[in-house]
Amino acid sequence: MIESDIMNIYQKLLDHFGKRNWWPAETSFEIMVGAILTQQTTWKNVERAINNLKRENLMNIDALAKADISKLERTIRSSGFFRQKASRLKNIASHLMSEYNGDLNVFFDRDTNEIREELLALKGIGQETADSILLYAGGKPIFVVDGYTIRICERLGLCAEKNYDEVQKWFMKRLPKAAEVYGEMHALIVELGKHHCKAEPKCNGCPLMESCSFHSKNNHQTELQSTI
DNA sequence: ACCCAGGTGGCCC
DNA sequence: GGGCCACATGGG
Repeated sequence: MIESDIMNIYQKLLDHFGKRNWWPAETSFEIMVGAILTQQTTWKNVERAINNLKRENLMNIDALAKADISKLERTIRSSGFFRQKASRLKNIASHLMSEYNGDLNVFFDRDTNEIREELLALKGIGQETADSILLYAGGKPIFVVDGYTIRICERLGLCAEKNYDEVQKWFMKRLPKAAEVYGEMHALIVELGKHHCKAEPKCNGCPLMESCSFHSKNNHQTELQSTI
């Protein structure tokens, strides 16, 4: 781990992958829905579910709050854990309807931490999902930590702590405090993770190969260099 | 036939 | 606070 300067890493990832421009969606509510659907699920499967919801005219707060649960389950089936996710989505939509009359501008126009606590109190919204919603749907400057982030921290020797809060603080202390940067960084980390930082590392072409501990520590036997 | 994905909640200690 | 398990589809 030679290059541990975070902005250096950020720039390398940006050069390699290009701007990600996350989160892809037509509305902020679609981002909230996607954040639930993508839990422990590939985006490909989520896209199918999102398209189904749009086709069934369920991609809006009011309709989702009223949706028939069986129909909702069938509609999002491809995203996995569909029974849990259906009831949680419906519950979240109902909450937004009853408390904010379905107006997300009102919902987001408050202190970030207050919104975060409220999100965390809803079933199906944990820390990562709450922060994804705050950042990408609400435009709040808060850094999203996911499984890849923790793993990358280990392999690059960045943040020593492994719990969510500490890793989040680590990044927020070092990155410019801007939603734009936080969003791009998280998206780049996910991109890096998908290609090079799975449990079983795939080294070829990793833009951060030089910095990765797998490289220096021969956790790899092959002659191939490792990666992150 | 495995293993895993842009996690979460419930339970246990 | 951490460790383990169920939750479920679809792709490699």
